[in-house]
Amino acid sequence: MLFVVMAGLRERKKEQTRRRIAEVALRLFAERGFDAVTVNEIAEAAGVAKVTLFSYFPSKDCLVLDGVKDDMARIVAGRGPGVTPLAALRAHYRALVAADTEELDVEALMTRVRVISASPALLAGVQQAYAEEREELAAALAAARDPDGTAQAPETTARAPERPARCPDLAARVMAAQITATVTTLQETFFARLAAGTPLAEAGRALAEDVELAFDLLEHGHDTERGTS
Amino acid sequence: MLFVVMAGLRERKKEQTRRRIAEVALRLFAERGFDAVTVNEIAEAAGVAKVTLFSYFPSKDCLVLDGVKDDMARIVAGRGPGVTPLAALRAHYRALVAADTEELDVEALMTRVRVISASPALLAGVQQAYAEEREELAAALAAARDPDGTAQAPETTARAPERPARCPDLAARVMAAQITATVTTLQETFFARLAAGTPLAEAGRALAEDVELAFDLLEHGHDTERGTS
DNA sequence: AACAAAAAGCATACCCGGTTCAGATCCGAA
DNA sequence: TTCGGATCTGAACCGGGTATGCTTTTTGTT
Repeated sequence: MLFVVMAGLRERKKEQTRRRIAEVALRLFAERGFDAVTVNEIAEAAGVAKVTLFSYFPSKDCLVLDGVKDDMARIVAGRGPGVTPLAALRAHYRALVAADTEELDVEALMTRVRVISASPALLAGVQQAYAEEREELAAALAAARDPDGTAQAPETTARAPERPARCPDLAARVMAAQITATVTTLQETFFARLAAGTPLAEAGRALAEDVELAFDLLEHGHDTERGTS
Repeated sequence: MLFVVMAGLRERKKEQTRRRIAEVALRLFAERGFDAVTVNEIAEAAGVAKVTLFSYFPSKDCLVLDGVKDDMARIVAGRGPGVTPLAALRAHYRALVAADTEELDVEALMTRVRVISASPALLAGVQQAYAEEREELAAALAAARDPDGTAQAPETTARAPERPARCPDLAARVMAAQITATVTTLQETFFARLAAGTPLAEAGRALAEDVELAFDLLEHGHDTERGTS
């Protein structure tokens, strides 16, 4: 009963098998397209049974869309004192854009981007991931403006029938929706540029500009924007 | 070759069959849940073959999610001169909220809302519809600030290498994303209230408030919002 | 070293949404 | 009445995903 970190031969093999499945799948998808490859083929090519594959990945989508969600909720929850959620997010994405891209496996990333953007099913899956992230962010924002859940103390405000249970904080949900919509649009634009052949460095530079533009829109609103004519 | 509206016995039967299928499906879903009803059952209960059902509705989802998308792009495209897209949308939703709800089949609507909000699959479908609408709105917004495609006239601004080929108009896409995110959040909140048992009139009143709050956030940004502490 | 429990993998059969295909049926016009 | 095209239909099929019951491997213990 030792509390060693225990690389455990078992868990190492699991990790390794998982990686092998994902790599094989990505290669096949890149060759022939997501919809033209069956999970049976993937399982066979990875030397594993179909049921085993599904024990590693809950669905075919997840073979590709495994780590697409970045965790905005955590960034909001873990921000410093006195800094607004929006400022924390802006700082985070600024830093992310400025980070060195040397350590990334750019080739694999681009392959993933190409595979995803070529498949309606996967694009739908991405939208789904975005929606999930939006809900998490909404919860984090609600918690941010309500430090310790006053939600379970309705007696103190029971005498306020004019504001009947402001549901789960509409303002927080709208903010979350606008923020995730903005960030995901930035991501999509960035990946679209990459998929279209723009070199990474240039796409990164463009992204840096876009981050500022997008967060300015979030902070200051659209009232300075011209419609037309 | 008459251009009469042509009630045509045939087309009438088609319409009628379509309605019957949708009604039967909704009833079964309401009774036992979306996932617990198979399309075979629906087809049998509606007195029709499975393949016929799929000739009317392209997927099981569509039996419920048929007219969920309202057409923001059309509202933007058809707005009066001198009015911004955002103002047009705000006016539209104000009017929609203020409209009399007498003519609606409230009972059927509520059933639909309950069925949808009880099924993850259908909720995902709703997200998908939102995503589609967002893309349409993005195109409409881009067209709005670029009345007749100036895309093929870069000569006038050719001396501005600092802004290289602003891709497919990022600002329009961010605006579209923020606007659809806002409106869909309003819809979700409204339906959540209804599903939770709030009477229609009261939910309508709350929605009217929410519309103003949400569009204010869109117009003026989040910079006046407090984070916490 | 031997062993039993737990964990992982496997083959198979099954369910369900969705499609394909070759007819059967029905409507509407000539 | 008859013909052509649209519509409907049963039945087989495909692919993603699950349930079941069994073998193999890892691991901690005696």
